[in-house]
Amino acid sequence: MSRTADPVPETLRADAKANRDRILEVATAALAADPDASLNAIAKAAGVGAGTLYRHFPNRETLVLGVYRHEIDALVALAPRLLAAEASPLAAFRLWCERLVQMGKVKHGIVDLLHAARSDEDFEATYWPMLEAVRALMQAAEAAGEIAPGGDAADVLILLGMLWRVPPTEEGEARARRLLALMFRGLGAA
Amino acid sequence: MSRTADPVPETLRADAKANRDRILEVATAALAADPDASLNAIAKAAGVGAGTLYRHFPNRETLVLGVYRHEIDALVALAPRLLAAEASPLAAFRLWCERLVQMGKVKHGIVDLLHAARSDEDFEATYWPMLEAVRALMQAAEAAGEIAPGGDAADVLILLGMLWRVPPTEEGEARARRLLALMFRGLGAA
DNA sequence: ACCTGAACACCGTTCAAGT
DNA sequence: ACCTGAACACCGTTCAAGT
Repeated sequence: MSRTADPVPETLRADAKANRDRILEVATAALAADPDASLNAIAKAAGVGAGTLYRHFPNRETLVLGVYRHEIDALVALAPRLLAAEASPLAAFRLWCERLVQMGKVKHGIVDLLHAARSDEDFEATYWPMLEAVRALMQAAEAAGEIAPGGDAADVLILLGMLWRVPPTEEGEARARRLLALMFRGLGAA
Repeated sequence: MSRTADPVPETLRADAKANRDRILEVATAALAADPDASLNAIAKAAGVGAGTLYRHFPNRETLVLGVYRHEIDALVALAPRLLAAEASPLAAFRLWCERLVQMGKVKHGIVDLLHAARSDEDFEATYWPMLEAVRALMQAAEAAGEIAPGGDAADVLILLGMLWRVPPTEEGEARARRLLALMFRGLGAA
């Protein structure tokens, strides 16, 4: 039951779809440059009225979700592929975590999504698949006796979300590596 | 060399000091109720002009720092006392971390201070002593052979800061305990 | 010295009026 | 149906004018 609720309406009027796409395009660039970019500024840069932006994305979180949707989906899809391709489940697990951390290093926006347990609906819609991906990786590694049993996938996701906070400097990279290693040792990995 | 730079001017005109104290008092309550409370609102509640607040605390961070100064100082002072009183350095280290997490559970404001490596001056002034406290605890535990050598104090501080993000619900408490246990296992504790 | 509070440019959000 | 953009209440921050 991998319920990936799709917040994008099936049918959209042509102009509406064009607006939506342009907003996302502009927002991607704007949020990458400044995670706190104002919604009004994004609307203006996209050449639409403020109301139009709010029609498509009722709040900031929804917009951020829209922007990173593709990347998140790709990450979720990567988990089973790594499990199939890598030599061991633990190797797959490690690789997946590194990918996630790298991704977050560039895009600062998703961090907050991983942090709090918001009960928002379309938050759940992206959080769920991520959680399932981690769960699959952990269960495989656990079954192979490579990590200790009883680990919690949500805990891991919180730890990974935190790694996105480290700055993309050389020192930050080293810190991320150390913390990732600490996490795996904490999970009982060899 | 425990340089605890004191941002509070030595001598202050009586009315200025009274204002400063009342701002801090009001801010403590306001920020506890809502971590995003507006500075204008705090100034008004304290019965001072907006400019007065900005004179004493030029930005939000400085105000937050001022509010939690006492608690942070107490925490820093607690480390050597625990090391002296507890049966083992590791026990002291664990207790100190639990105290810090509990403290953060109530006051959401300090979280961000622990997260990024800002080069702000009065940020350093509070960050440094905290780092030293953790370092002392870790070195003692390391010398006693209770944790693996080579652990990084800043890493630990980041992990602890993250624990403040978990909600103060029953589920959150359980998660904080699990993550703390994971951290100590990751550090090589028995 | 220190304080006040109006003023500035901006924010998120809404909603009548248009097509 | 969808869009526009003026309007609202608010934000952080500044600064002339007061004591």
